[in-house]
Amino acid sequence: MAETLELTERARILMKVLVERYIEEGAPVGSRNLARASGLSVSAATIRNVMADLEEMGLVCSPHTSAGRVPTARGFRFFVDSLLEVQELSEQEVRGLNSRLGHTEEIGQLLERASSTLSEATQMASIVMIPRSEHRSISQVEFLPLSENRVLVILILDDREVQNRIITTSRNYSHSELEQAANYLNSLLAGAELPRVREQILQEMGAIRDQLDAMMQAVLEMTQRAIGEEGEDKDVLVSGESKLMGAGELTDIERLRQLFEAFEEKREMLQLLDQALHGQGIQIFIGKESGYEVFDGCSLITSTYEADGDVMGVVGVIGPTRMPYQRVIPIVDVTARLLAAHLKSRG
Amino acid sequence: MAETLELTERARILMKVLVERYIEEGAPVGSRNLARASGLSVSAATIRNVMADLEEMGLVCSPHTSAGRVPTARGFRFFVDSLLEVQELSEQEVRGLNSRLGHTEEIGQLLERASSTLSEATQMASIVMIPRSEHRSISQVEFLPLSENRVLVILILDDREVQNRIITTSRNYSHSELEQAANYLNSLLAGAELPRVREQILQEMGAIRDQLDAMMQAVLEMTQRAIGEEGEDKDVLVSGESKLMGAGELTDIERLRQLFEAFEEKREMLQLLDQALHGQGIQIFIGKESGYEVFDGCSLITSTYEADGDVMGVVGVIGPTRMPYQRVIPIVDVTARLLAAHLKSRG
DNA sequence: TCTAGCACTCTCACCATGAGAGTGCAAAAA
DNA sequence: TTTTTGCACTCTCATGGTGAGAGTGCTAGA
Repeated sequence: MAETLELTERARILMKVLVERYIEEGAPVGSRNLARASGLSVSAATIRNVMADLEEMGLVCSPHTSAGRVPTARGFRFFVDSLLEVQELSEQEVRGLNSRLGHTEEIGQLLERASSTLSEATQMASIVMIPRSEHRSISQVEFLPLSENRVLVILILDDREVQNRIITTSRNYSHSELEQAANYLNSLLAGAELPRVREQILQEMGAIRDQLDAMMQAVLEMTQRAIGEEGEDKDVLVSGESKLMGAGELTDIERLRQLFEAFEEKREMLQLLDQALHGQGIQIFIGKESGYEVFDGCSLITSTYEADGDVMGVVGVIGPTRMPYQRVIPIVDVTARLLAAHLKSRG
Repeated sequence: MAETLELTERARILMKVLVERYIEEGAPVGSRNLARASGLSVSAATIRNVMADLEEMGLVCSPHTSAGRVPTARGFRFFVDSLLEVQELSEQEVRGLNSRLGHTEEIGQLLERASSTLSEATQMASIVMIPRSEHRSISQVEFLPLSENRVLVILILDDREVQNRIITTSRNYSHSELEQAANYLNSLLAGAELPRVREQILQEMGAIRDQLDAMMQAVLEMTQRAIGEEGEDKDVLVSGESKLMGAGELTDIERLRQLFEAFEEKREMLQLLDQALHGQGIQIFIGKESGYEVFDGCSLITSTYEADGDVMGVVGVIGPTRMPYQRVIPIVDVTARLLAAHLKSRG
């Protein structure tokens, strides 16, 4: 992916300055301008020659004959891969981010904070993918009887996250019956990860069928249902969408509408974040590189975050391709690390 | 509020046709056009006279000297109050809405469905205010010990909705201690509504302080915390926002951005919905009537929904002021009723 | 009270025009 | 060979004029 292009040092410098200027100004930058800004003591004509080369390589283009040059998607890609110098955050900035994350027991709330922190700090939209169920382990199961054959199933995951679901059963179970069932399940499942739990429950259902224990059978079934029905649509948080409107080149209302639809649908987002999840660390998607038309004109900067050595999820921001990468990248990076630290310190 | 204006029958008809046409076409409608569309056998010149009257009353205005007339906010208000004839939904349509609501035990999910149903059916943004905590009663409290001085507090409200919160305590409590505490609390609180619960807990804390029962003290405190910390920001759902982009007159990107910010903030939304909540039944806010600048150019149609005779919350849609009221109003109305029916059938 | 006629106004699309910015190329300079 | 200078050329954008179209207000007449 990271292509190495043969470029003279001068061309590299010019390319770098050009992209930086374009990011700042948002307008095509011409040779005269570039000559002054680059600090090279060469004339505009020389620059024009270099620009012609860069154009041939597909790194820049001009919107029309007599405008300056604008980086192409490929140009941006080359820029972030080979030219970009990120600004490290000051300690104060890091502390600022950290304090916005705050302290909270609940993982959901923590991730929401991470999301709003990111969108505030970058002034762009942020996305947070919440930990994938596969990596979580069950630490406790409880049943509470409600009225009318309904039972509240409580799953405690990773000893910190709580999920509950109300299910309807075929008959009433007493408090003690349910307690007994819970004890049984807890001894069976303690510490196991969700995929293994599913498997184990299926096994157990087979075994118990022979013993004709209808009660246990029902309990297993309800646990299965509680685990299975997990809301898949709740896997990604988006916030600060409105900050994208009118930012950078995102000014066409119809395209914006499609982008926002994608946020609402979340399906495409999820697939994209899945790619990021497998890529480990910081990743940058520029424009349509991601494979989705709607993200044309946008860039996505993501970072995975981990807890106890395992990759748990992905955080990131999405903004116009013309975004201040050198600022945004470290913010995403640091936020992911801080998030990981928060997750760890409680585990 | 509902002002009665002295208008001739002819003026009423013309006003009605004008608004309807404007809603359809989105362009100022001229006297010639109106003469044909109204079905009245009068000339355009006569219509012009009537228009001049309507303009004087502030019901219509022309964007410039020689354009047709456009309804003002006040004109729309008059239209919906006195001229509008809503189309009843066909039975098939009602069934369609109902099936989209689906069946679900969880109230949160039901409300989400209501929200997406509304925005799908109207092709506008929908808002749903979830039941206010004040009207809910506690039916059960449970405590589960987790590791490291942390306790999971489970509140079951109205015997169907579940809230949980993890809190950290000063020492470890055993399972049986917590069970005892839960029993005590349950006998104390069963069926009481939240405000009374808060009050009662405070009383009890006073009484117990004398007995120096540190354990009970802590339990009360944690329950208090669990009830108190209730996420106020989770009180309103918005969906289908993207449908507003470019719809009707909502085409200015900066104004759209502010509108979307309001959706994200939710604070203003909440205040507005609070007004709707006290108004009972269907309510219509046109443009800035609501008192919020951001909603200029938008209309909000809301309906309260109830369960067992009590008003629980508000559902509604928000769209351009130029919206097909005769279709949208019954959709909101019916959806609110269906929602109420779902809530009741399970209570 | 309503209608017909008419002058008037305003928008919008269209075109031409000129300034400004930037290019590409060729010839001269380094 | 590389860089610079000079110059013709192109394209955008803002400006202003023009004419068609739509609609109005007003006045006089039915």
